[in-house]
Amino acid sequence: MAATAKNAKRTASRQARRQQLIDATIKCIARKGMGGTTLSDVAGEAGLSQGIVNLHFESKDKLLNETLRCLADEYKTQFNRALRKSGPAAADKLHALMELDLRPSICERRKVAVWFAFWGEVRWRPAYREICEQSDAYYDKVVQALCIELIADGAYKNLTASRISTILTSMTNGLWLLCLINPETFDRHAAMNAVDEYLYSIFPKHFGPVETP
Amino acid sequence: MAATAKNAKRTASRQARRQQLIDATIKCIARKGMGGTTLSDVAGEAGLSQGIVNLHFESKDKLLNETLRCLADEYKTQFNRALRKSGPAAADKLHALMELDLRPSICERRKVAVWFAFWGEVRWRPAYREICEQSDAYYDKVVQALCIELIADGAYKNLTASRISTILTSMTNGLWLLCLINPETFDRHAAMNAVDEYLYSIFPKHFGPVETP
DNA sequence: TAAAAAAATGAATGAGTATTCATTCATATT
DNA sequence: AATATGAATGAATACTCATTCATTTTTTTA
Repeated sequence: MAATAKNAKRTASRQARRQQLIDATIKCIARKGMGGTTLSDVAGEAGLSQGIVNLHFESKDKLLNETLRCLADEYKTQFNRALRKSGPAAADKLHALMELDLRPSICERRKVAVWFAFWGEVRWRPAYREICEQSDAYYDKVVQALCIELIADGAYKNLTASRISTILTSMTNGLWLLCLINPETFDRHAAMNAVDEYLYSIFPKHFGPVETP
Repeated sequence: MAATAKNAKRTASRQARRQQLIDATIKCIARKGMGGTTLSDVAGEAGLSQGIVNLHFESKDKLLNETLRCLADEYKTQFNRALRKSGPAAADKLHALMELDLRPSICERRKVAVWFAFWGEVRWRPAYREICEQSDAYYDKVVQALCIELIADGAYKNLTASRISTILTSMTNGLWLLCLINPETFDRHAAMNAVDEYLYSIFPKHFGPVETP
C-alpha cells in the first residue's frame, strides 16, 4: 500500500538512518565544500528535519568522522575487489591497483574534491589523521609485497620495494590533485599512460612499452 | 614631485600593512586550520584591531585569495633560485628542483598543512584554482624542458618528457600528503632516496644509483 | 602650527549555525 | 482499542563571526 511504503520510510532502522545521513553529507560536501556544509544542509539533503544529525550522531564532528571512515571503507572495498578480480600475477595486481585509482568512479573531480576537503583539515583533526594513516598502512603493505615479488621474479637491480611503493602511492595522490586543479586539461588516459610508462621503465620484464604520443 | 613622493609613500605603507596581515593569516591557518581561522585571530596575530582586515582587504575572501597568491609567489621565488643556484646541466637542475620540494623549509608539516588547507577548498573557489593552475603550468613547462634535454642527451628510448614531468610533480605533491598524514614515520631522506632511485631508473646515464637500505 | 586627510580602532550589528528539547507521531505490544 | 516506545520534528537557544561605522589617533599638507 502507498501509505505503508511512505510510513516505512518515516521510521528507519538506526543503521539505515545513519548511512542515509552520511550519504547526504558526502553529497553536501561535494556540492558546497567542507566550509559550506551545514547540518541544515545535510538534514535537508536527506529530506529530514533540523535536529536529526545531533539525534543520530551527537555532534557535527562525529558525523564528519564517520563520513570519512565510510569513504575510507568504500575505497578499501574497491581496492580489495580490484585485487581479487585481477589476474593472479603480481604484475596484473599492481596494474589493477593503479588502474583503479584512475578509474572514473574514483578519479572524478567531484569525488576527489571530497577527499581533499578532508585532507585539508587533517592537520587539525587527529581523528581524520588516524583514519587515513591506518588505510595508508594497509595499501602500502600490499603494494610493497607485490613489488618484492616483482623484483625477485625479474632479478631487478637497484630497486627497493618500499621506495617504489612510496612513489606509486604518492603519484596517484598527486594525480588526483592535478585532476582537481586542471579539470580542463587533465586526461585520465594520459595519466594512465604516464603510470604505465613508469612501470615499464622500472619493471621492463613485466610490463610492456606504452605508445609514444 | 611632491605628489609622486606622497603616493609612493602611501602605497608603500599600505603594501607593508597588507603583507603583515597576509603573514598573520598564514600563521593563523598553520595554527588553527582554515575552518578555525577568524578575522579576529588574524588581526590579533598582527597586533592590530578588529576591523583592520576589512579596511585593507575589503573581505575575508579577498584576504585569502591574496594569501594564496603570496604563498604561490614565495614558492616560485624559491623554485627560480634553486634553478639559478644549481649546476648548469639539466640533470643538476632537475635534481635541485626535486631536492627543493623535500627541503625542510618547504616540506615541513606546518607549511604543507597550509597548502592542503587551500587545496581542500579549491573545488569551490575558482580564484584558488586559477592561482594554482597558473603556477603549475609554469613548473610543468620548466620540468618538461629539462626532461626533453635529458632524453635527447641520453638518447633514452620509451620515455616521454610530458609524462615524466607529470609523474615528478605528482610525486612531490603526494609525498607532501604522506608528510601530513604520517608525521611520525615520514622521513625526508627516505623520500629523497625514493625520488633519486626513480631518477636513476629512468635516466641511468645522468643519475647514479642510490644505496640500498 | 593649524587644518585636512588618512589610517586605525573597537564597539555594535546582524546574519548564520550547532545544539537542545518539549512535543508530535508512527509503530509495536498488550 | 489502549498504551508504550522511541524516532522525528522544528522552534527556541546560545553563540560565533564577518562586516560596518562613528570615533580617535596619526600623518600630511598648507
